Amino acid sequence: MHIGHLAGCYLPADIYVRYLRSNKKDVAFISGSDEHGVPITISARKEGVTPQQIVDKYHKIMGDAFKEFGISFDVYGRTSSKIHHDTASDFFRKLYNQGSFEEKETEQYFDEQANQFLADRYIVGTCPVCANENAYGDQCEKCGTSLSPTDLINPRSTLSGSAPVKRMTKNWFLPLNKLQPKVEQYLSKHTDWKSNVYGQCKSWLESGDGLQPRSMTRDLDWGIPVPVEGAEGKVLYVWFDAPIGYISNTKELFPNDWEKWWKDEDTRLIHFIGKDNIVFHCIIFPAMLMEHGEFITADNVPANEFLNLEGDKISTSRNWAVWLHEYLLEFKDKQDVLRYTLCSNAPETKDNDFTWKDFQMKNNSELVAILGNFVNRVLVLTNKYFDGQVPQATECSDLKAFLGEQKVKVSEALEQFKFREALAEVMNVARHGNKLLTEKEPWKTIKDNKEQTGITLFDAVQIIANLAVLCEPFLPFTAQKLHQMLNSSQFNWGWAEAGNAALLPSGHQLGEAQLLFDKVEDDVIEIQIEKLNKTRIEKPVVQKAKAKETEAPKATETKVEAGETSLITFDDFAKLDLRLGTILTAERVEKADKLLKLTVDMGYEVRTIASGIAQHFQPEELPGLQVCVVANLAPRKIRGIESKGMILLSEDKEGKLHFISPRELTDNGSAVK
RNA sequence: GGCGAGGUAGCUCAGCCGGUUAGAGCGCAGCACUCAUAAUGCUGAGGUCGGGGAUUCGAGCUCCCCCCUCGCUACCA
Repeated sequence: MHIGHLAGCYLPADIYVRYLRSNKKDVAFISGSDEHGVPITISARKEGVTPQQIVDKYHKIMGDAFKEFGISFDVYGRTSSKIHHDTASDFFRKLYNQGSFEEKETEQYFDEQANQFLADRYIVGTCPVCANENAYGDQCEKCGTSLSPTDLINPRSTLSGSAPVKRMTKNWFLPLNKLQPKVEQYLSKHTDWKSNVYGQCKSWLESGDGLQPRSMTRDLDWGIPVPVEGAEGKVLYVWFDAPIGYISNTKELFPNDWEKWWKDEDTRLIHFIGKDNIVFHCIIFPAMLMEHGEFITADNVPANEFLNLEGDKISTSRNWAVWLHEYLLEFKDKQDVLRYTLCSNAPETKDNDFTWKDFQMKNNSELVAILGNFVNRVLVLTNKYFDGQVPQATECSDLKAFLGEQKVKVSEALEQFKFREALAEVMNVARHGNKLLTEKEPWKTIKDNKEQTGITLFDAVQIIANLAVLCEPFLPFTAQKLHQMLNSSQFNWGWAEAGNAALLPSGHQLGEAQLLFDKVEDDVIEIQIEKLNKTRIEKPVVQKAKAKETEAPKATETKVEAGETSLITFDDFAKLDLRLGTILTAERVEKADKLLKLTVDMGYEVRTIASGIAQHFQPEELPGLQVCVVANLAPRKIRGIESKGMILLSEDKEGKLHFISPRELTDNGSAVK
């Protein structure tokens, strides 16, 4: 769990829920651990424990971190629970029985020694780009290149070390192509969704051939067994079972009346997620729910974009992250500072950057200087002049109007999921307080007009009382401190009380003053930056790295070829017909970034070859070059071009390509042996 | 290449159906104040709104072309 997770979904969700609770709305805040991802089984193997032990450990760690940061789930369940297994199985069975699925056979990599199918992550081999010998089937961790298992040189199974072979297997697919009209209709009712979310969905629906059938089962041994006959050794696709977890966890929370949360048209279901989950929450899960028929679908999915860290993508595997459990140790009792920073800089409309310098700035010049300082000024003055009692005065109508306006602004922003704006309006209340003090100068009026001083401080105290209510969704720990300082916990104020400029009665004894926030000094920030720089040196952060770090495994429907053994016989080699040829012409291929269409003089004929080198060479520089060609490669149609043969090139460490050419020009068509 | 989301002051972002001198917070500069964690308040400097063209009486906002960032996707035999 790192700051990206918090900023992306848990924090906004918590703020929204706390706001609703403060408004006395009937709300349930449901979440849980998704425990069936393939990475879990890999960690388990690495550590020599069972997947269950791994998820037990992380479920506890994550649950604790959430609690520490004040993420106020009503239930934090887990997908390894019995209730979830039952719920997800029932869900699958219903779809299965009513014929919602299509049965399909596909080829998957299989480990004959371990006797099981392999997820991409279970296949390692040599990276074709950087020669790292331990690249995974979905990504090379060293250079960041995104791969598919077939890209690997000498692929081998991490289970047994043997070379995997392809094998046919049966799985059940959700025909999303057929459900597309339903999904489109669903989306058409929600054109008010955030543009990044709505646009993303349209992109899925409209690009290419639209939605494709997706397998809802996998050949793995960790997960929920597929509850139908003939499905031994198969489990539910983690993205099938994970969202059903929301239902399971609701059942866990409300064993008796969970249904009203999922089957009542008046219930508003809202998913708070990161942008990597949009397709699952806005398309696949709704499709599943509609196909099932008994459940409501999400009313809104205010997904956030990504949070970067000091200019680079957050990466778990590269340890480029600020971990919540470490933050808690190094910034003790500063949960609200992080909540504030992440909320005021949340990636609401586009990817955003978290920097420690920013964190320090927000703490020092906003939380300390504006909010903390205002509260402290008022408490100090009231203690000094009025023995810590709320002075005699009546409600100020101007102040009441102002507080009322602010309350509306905060409320409206929150209801539109504009958390940054909402928080800024809360801070404006504190700013107003500072202005009040500066203008009324109670430290001056006390000399000859104690009554006026009392009026000023009465108003100032009421502002703090309002702040205690308004900041609670964002800064719950601060709100609690404010209540201690105001000695106001017993009043149990909710949102309804905000906007009242006479919340605390004259004569009310305030509690003890304490500082809300401390300054964060430069050296503290430097330590954090230093810490990150160290990981940058140890594990360089690759700029172009494609972070494939979603919990769920990548879809493994991709057709895969048989793995090769590392040694070949001379006969194998002799099958190759390698020849020299001279490039005559070269031109770009329309609508393809990487392709060049070449004509090559082979001596005995001129042939057309398509080659994926457009990003390395300009077409003009190629004619006249003599190159090595695999002449007897089966022809293949690429982007409408009949390609006959393949040009050989070497690729260096930087990924740069070099032609394999003879030292002296030779006859075209000469054999290479 | 296709689709989607962005590109607005040093930084982080607002800017509704196009309407007069483009806004906020932070940072920066100056002034004021001293109750306060040298905190606060006021004032100010700072932008040819990614570039070019078009429509319009008028465009940050509409249309076309191009560039850059992010995501998905196609292409690599």
